[in-house]
Amino acid sequence: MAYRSTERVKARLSASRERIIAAALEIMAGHGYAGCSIAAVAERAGVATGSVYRHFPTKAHLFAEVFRTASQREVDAVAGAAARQATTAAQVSAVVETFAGRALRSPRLAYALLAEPVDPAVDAERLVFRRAYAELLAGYVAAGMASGELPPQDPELTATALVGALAEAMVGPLAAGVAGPSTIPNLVTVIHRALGVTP
Amino acid sequence: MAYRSTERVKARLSASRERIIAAALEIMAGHGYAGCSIAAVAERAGVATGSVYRHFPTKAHLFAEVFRTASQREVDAVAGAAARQATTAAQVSAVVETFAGRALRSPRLAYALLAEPVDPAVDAERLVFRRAYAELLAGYVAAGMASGELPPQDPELTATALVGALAEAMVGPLAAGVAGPSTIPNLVTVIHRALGVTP
DNA sequence: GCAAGAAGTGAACCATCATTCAAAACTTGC
DNA sequence: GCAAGTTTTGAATGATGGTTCACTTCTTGC
Repeated sequence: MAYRSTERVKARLSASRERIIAAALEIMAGHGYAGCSIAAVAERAGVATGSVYRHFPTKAHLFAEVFRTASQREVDAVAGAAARQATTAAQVSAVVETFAGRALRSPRLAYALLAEPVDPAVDAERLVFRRAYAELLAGYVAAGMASGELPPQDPELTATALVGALAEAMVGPLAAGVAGPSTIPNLVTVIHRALGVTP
Repeated sequence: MAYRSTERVKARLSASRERIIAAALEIMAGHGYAGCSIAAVAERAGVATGSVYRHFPTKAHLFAEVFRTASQREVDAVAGAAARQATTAAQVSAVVETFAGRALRSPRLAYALLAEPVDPAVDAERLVFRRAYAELLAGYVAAGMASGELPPQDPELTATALVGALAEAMVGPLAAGVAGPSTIPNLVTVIHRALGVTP
């Protein structure tokens, strides 16, 4: 037994893995999923194509993780912003503003995460992403109902519908390239009304 | 000049073209876009694979047309149902009920049209489909504002958001396979609130 | 019936990449 | 330095399925 991987090597492996994920994310944010061949990712990460397969069994696995990483970052940002608010109305405003603001600031990435055609196995990860938002929102809706701030409703359904509304409202502008300054406030208003926030 | 295509031949060509589109649609409704190879479509239409290319330059062109056909049918059904109503509230109810009812009755097709991963060129057609719904809704929203039935708002944005809400609310049930009997009425309620329909 | 042209055929072709793998380079403990 | 094992490499492989094309079959006008 003359060799046994040591901490230093493990750290390098792990760093390599991270670089691959980062490279994939960068290419996705720059050229969309379409531009993400394994060869391109490997080159950007500074490794050989074959090395990618030491870390991920298939391309789908790699991109599932890329999606998961990027999505988690988004959800965390939104959840963090919402958590700082006290009322349901303010929490929902924070969700919408954070979600939309970030999407408009990184349109290419947002498009890739929300709507770009991807491998079916990766698409599944997108559902998880959307569900995470829905569950975040559903929590606030349920709390709002409990406190009497919102009328009785099915929190899951409302939350799902709102996630769809948010995503769709972003994809349009992202494709068209422009969103007026009133887009976000108007969206907040619509969504407040949908929830039944008393004005 | 010994040959010049005649009416009879033109009719046969056209019939062939229609059969190809119909076959593609049937396979899509049965097995999703994933199961739609040109070979499978050709076989179902009763022609050779090469013949498909007499009618469509590429697979993407064929399926763009398939999507267009199917989408138009959906939009027409929804528009027809809404047109029979007098108030904005009733028109919007008709849109939601017709859209959702049809989707739940043909879940596989609905999933393919709404959310299944497809070729990017075909995906573009999906945007047209969604935009058609959005424009239909925007018209009713604008009319409702004009009549005072709805509060002031950006009809385009509201309509876009509602299309997203509808689609998202359908994709979950379509994937899971079930939608409770209260899904549609609840969805109508949420959307009425979003629009600001006075109860 | 025949020539000219159009439509139909389907097996072969080919481009694209994800994936593999044999060899090379590197690590480790002694 | 060496043996044993691990990681890296990147060109070759291979699967998929859209697309082509040389050939056959059909249609038309005379």
